[in-house]
Amino acid sequence: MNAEPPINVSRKTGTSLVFSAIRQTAPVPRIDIAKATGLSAATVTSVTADLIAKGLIQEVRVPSASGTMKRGRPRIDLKIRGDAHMVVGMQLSDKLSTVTILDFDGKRVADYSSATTVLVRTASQTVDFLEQNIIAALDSAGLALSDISGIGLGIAGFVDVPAAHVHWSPILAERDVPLQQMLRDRFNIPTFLDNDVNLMAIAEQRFGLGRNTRDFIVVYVEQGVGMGIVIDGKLFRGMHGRGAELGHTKVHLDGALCRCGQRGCLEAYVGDYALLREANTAMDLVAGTSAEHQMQALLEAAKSGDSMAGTIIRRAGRMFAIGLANVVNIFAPELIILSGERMQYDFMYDDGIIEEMKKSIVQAGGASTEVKVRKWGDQMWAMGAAAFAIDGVADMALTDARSNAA
Amino acid sequence: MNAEPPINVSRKTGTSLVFSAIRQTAPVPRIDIAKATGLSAATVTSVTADLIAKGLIQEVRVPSASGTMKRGRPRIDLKIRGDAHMVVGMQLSDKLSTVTILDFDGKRVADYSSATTVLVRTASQTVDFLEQNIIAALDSAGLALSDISGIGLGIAGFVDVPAAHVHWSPILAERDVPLQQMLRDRFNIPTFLDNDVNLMAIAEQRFGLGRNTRDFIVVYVEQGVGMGIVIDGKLFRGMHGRGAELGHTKVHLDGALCRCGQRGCLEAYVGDYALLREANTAMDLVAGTSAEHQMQALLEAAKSGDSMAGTIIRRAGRMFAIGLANVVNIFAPELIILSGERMQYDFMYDDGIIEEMKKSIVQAGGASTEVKVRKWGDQMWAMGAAAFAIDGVADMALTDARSNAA
DNA sequence: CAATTTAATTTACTAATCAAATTAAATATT
DNA sequence: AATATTTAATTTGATTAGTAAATTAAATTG
Repeated sequence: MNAEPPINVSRKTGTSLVFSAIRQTAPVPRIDIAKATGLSAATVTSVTADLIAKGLIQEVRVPSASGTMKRGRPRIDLKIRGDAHMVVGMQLSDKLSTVTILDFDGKRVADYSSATTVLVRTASQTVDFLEQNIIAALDSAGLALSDISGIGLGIAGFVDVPAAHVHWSPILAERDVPLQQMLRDRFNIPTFLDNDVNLMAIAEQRFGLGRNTRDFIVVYVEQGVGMGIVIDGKLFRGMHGRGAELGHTKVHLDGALCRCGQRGCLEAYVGDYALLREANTAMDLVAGTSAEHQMQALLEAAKSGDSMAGTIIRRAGRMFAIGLANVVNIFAPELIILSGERMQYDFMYDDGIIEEMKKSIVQAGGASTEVKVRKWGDQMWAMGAAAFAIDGVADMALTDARSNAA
Repeated sequence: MNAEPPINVSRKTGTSLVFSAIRQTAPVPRIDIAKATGLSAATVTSVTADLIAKGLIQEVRVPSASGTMKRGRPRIDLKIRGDAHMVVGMQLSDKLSTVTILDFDGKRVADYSSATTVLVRTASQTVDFLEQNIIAALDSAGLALSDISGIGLGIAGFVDVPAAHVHWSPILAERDVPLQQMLRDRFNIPTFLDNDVNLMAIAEQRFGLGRNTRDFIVVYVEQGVGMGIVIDGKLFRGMHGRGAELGHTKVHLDGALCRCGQRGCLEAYVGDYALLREANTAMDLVAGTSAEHQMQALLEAAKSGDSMAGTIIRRAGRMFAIGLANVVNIFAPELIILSGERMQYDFMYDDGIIEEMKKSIVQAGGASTEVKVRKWGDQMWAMGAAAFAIDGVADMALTDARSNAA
């Protein structure tokens, strides 16, 4: 009952409204910004003048296509000024480290990725490894660390974003690692850390299939099943970043054993290891090769009509449909984005599965949840991390802009 | 790409920040409002003076208990002025119609409830029936319709709140009924309509176990299994009010048949009809009596040690634990509130079930979701509807207050 | 080349908000 | 009892964000 710690200042200033309107809909003329934000044209003029002066946005010197007005003064589109800042986005898994460098407008400046075979690193080894990769990425583009305004990092596991540390990650030796601060200390650059699937959702929101959608969910299937939840345009993470564990929701009482030790988890039916476990029981895959190779063999076998492989894949598909239906029944989002390496195999996430899912959701007529598939591109991981960094840098730039109103 | 319809003006004015701070934490002195909202003390003084002049809040003439300062000028608490407005809250089910009248500060002024045996009514019959009940409630308190500033109504089914109509309800003969507008037309009083479990969540948020909790979920079990989701202090409804269908999430592939026609739905294991279906297969309940009586007989039998009844209840409990665990795995809310008539029977939602649930959630250490039980009180339904009406009336009062700044 | 149309800007004003100084109302100290 | 101290609330004087209305800009139409 005393000393309330958190301050509840959600008062939006016109400047940030305008800036985020431009980020969402650029290129966009001033008049449309006024309509979208509810601000007057006069305010938009003065705020945009300010943002231009600060170098954060710029006019597009090509007649605006929007509105297709025949007469009258032409609209001048505005967009984020890419040159304003550059950010690094990174994702680290037990197989791959990907780094991407984006400008403030989200344009790709450089990419770098390196394979790794190390499964687990200590926090400080991780920082070292990330540093090597950042340096390599910068070098490849002829850039220096001083050119970078922010670093975003996505990592698998439980990340407590407000507390800015990693509770637990499969690729970290320790628990409760203040990784964000460690990176800030190393590079002396603002750093932003989140769970990798959350950042995937941000990538879809900013650059991908989730543009212009306020409520959507990204479901990512590979070794496990992850989920990123965007509600009201904002990422929902749950308490201490422990929500969105779709892979461990139960779809069968006392069902298949999951690597988490529990039974009936969705990922115990659809995760890579679950499929391989079945395949290795009843089929003769190329034993001894890597899990990825075996997965590929299984999927190819199913594709070419092998009936045992078909059975395995089909049951996984049905279970996946149930998991998706549960998501739809709970969230009724406008959109679900399916993502993960396996999405390359059309036949696995095809209309059959969508149909099966539709049979498992509450029927209420009217508009229904749309399902889109992200055919895989590894770079989305790092793109999400970079987008997150852009968000953070933008916030800082706007706050600064307000505090030192020259 | 033209004529964006929705305007995105979420700019919060100081007045509404202060007002909602008072609603959340009243009684509260000005200095704490300043801290909570981030506004300066000067602004709080002028804004509260305005609200007092408009009759929406008042000073509490008892020395504030908060802070327990030994010296200095004493704090003067502020609270919502109950006399400012009165609202009606109603819930309608196939058994009961409950009406409650609250003042602006949430104080109970009158209650009325009437049993009904009519399962389905047309929209206009429904409006007539509601009118009778409102009039009866008003009469019992010596009030007139003209004393009422808002009406809230909760109804089972799919309610599209932005579109202000009922897509489908088990107690309405038609589909897509603009019930809110029909009530407004009848009474000429601002009316607010939502799904009943959503309003239950609002009741818990305003008056109950969810005060001071930004993210929590209400799970309601009776005939079916309903859910109300509060995220970031706001009700989450899903697209067209079709989310939160916990009862029809699947917990077993090809499982028990649900009355929705699908298999493996949670409510096909824990809903009243699911339990009775089993009980009537293997036990000798007092046949021919009402479902409620049979349920009570079943629960009493289990309580007094009947082993068959125990088996039935125990399996339902395990399934319920899985359903709850799925909610925790997806949302990781601070709090889950269990609600419904059955909660009277402690033994049914006891530590055993909570334990079972904890065994089914992802273990990540640290603070975990708290589970609280709402021992039943029918009036919560109507309280939620009334709270929703208070929200609506408050919004209107603040908007008016701003537009006619005398 | 006027008349028209739409976008953007300028101007003059209003309302919201704040920092700093002041006043109010209590307790503590002497 | 008088004075100092402490904390809350208010007043004062300024700044800033925002607006409506008038004006200017840049195009098309006839």
